[in-house]
Amino acid sequence: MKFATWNVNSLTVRLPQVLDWLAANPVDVLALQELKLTDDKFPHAAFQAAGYESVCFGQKTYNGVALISRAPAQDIVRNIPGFSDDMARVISASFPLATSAADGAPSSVRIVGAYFPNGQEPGSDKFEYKLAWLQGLRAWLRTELVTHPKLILMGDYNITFDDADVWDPEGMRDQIHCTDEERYELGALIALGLADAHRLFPQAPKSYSWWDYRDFGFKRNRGMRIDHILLSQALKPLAKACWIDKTPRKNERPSDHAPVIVELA
DNA sequence: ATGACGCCTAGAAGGCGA
Repeated sequence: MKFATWNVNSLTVRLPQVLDWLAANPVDVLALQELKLTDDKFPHAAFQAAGYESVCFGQKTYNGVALISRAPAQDIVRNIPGFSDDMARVISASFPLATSAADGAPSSVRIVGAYFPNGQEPGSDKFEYKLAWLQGLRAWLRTELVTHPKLILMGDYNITFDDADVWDPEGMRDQIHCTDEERYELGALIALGLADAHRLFPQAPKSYSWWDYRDFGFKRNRGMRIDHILLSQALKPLAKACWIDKTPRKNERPSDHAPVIVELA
């Protein structure tokens, strides 16, 4: 089975590219971020015609997330229960897992698709909101992992793990996406028993998931790895591969992010 | 670097992203 995440930076603009990508990469679940459209504008029919179900949590202008899937989503939850938020950043649902349990009983996987706050600048109000949001996410996930031991948290985290995720570590030191406070929170998610799928496997050096539109960022590979797929303990043994697909970043009018894919046995 | 690009709401130019 394959699961993927992609910040599309406007689904209105990127829909043809998403459909093309799904045709070439038939994943079981694709989490989308930064739809930048309201629920009434979501192109359910276009995904249906391509053979995919879809559930969304939209918002005008900013944010907005969705789960595109072969099987229908079950037990859909929007945003973080227990954390009050005006923004549409999280959508969760359960999907059938092909790998059955030891007793042969049907099993499911819990998918949490998330668009983490950007934070703008350390010390700003938006940065404080980002830290509060991260704490809210962690408090909720702690119990969510008990209810759903087979869980994937994937999306645009807007946080790098360490210098290996940054094209210019010195220039980005203590800058947004690279501060100790953000990395502490990311580490705290790992401490819940989640594993970074990317680093379970050998990866090319300077593997990034985002490149600035400006100054030929992609061509010069001046990027950061800020889109992540985290696997719960119960799923980690099933992981077979994880990769970043840079192909759509080469399109005309691309998203600034590339999709990340994990394959499970 | 008050920059570079792209998308959004606007109905011009500014907010925001990362």
